[in-house]
Amino acid sequence: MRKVDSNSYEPSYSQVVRILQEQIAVGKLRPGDRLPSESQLCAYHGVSRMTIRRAINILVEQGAVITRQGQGTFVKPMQFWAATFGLGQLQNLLSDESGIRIRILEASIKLAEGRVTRKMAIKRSQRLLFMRRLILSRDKPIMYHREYLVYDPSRPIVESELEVTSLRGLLEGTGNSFIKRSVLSIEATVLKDEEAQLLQAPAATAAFNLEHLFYDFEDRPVSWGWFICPAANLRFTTIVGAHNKELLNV
Amino acid sequence: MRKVDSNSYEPSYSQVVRILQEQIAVGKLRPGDRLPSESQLCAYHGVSRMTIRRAINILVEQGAVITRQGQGTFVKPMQFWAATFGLGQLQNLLSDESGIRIRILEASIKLAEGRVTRKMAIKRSQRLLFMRRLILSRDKPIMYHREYLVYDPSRPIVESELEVTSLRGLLEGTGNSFIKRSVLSIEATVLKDEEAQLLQAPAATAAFNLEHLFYDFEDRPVSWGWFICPAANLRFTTIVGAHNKELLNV
DNA sequence: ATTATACAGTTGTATATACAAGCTGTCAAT
DNA sequence: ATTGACAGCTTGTATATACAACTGTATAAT
Repeated sequence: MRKVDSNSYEPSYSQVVRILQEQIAVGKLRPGDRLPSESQLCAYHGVSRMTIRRAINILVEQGAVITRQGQGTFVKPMQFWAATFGLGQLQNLLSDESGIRIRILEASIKLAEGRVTRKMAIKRSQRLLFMRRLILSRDKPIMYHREYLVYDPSRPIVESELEVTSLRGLLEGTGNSFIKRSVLSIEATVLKDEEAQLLQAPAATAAFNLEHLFYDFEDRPVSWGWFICPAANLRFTTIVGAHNKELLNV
Repeated sequence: MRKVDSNSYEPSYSQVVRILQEQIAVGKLRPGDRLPSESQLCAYHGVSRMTIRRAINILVEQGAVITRQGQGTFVKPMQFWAATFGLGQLQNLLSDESGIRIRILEASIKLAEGRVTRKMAIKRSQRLLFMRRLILSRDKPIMYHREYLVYDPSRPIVESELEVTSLRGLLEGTGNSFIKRSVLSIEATVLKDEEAQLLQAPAATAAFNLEHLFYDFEDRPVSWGWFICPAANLRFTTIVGAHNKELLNV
């Protein structure tokens, strides 16, 4: 059984994390099993208790183990519901070196009415900038984007939105400091005729609808829109349970 | 500005986390801003540096701040790509008190061939248990499930799978100790005629397809299947960026 | 037999300390 | 003007210590 090597460049706590992860992954430690107590791990690895605790805390936040005061630390069984899907897959699709281009189909001023006023909590006839964009990869359309932006001279409009290429701020993942938070929502949908035509897909194709609602630092909505992405271009995958890092690159 | 109250029942480190979170949420600390240094926070709150560090580490893992050795700790801008969607929403749909019942439509032995052999990495003509199930909520079908299970006396088959109601193991979230890991994948799809009929939905309705592949502790696939869930029944929502807890219950 | 009590072992919180590692500006030497 | 050394700041790692809170078991008193 491996021990911590204090001469390694890798910090001790990190080594402990890896060693325990490994023992779980290979099944030496099974779900429900109790880990050695902190003091036992101290003695075995020759490090202090704080170092062991640090390692165990990392495993706790990773969801690999659970601690129960007075009892010990236990290996968690695989929890189906613990699975999470990230937008990283979308990012790969977009920030690829695959020559992303954005074609603006429309940019017009509209007056708020109906759903928009409710969603964005604004007055009727508030002026809105409505945009329709097509995102192309190697000159093939892969996503269609529609968006309402508040158009109020008193509010500084998110700069990146107004660039010609636009969306760059989002796509490059630099993080936008004008937006405090955003509510995202994913639905399954079927391409409407207009969408299918723009995306050069057969009518009635399955697609994801990623809705976004951005808020500024005064908690006012500044942007509401959707990305429509045909199913063929996108798939969300994740691994849950004990696994080695290598599996993640699949 | 609030300070840590050492008489509170809430641990100091937790109080520090909340105070900093709050300052970020209300915009007192903006993306890119540098937090007070650890020693400054120590002095201000009257706690030790380790306590401050513990709090900051929690914020780091939450993605709210980022630390740069030698420079300081900075508030992270909202990162669109950091969004993650959990299966919790599915769990709500199912573990609801909404009278979930499972109707088994088919349970038959088949011989492996085609896609199944590749996906599950098994020999052709391996015996498989094929199941089709309909998940009902208040007697209304909400999901359709198809699954292949390895059927080999030498391998202990996941018990919960063979219960009459089945899927209970998954649905109740107790965690299954026979399964080490699972690969999950979400696609957008369109209901086929058979599916639409079973789910009492119009043909060509949009739906999610949640594919799962379960592995045992010897890293052998034991189950491959899909949940088909009409879009009307399911939507994945998440909040990214600085926000108060209350928002999460929407 | 039942109920308290005490004890040993566990994780949780908090502190004080020391040194390593990284960044930035200042100041002196060139 | 450029370079180099250094001081002073930051976060990162690691240890030793103390006590609190909780759990289970064994023991003693009833």
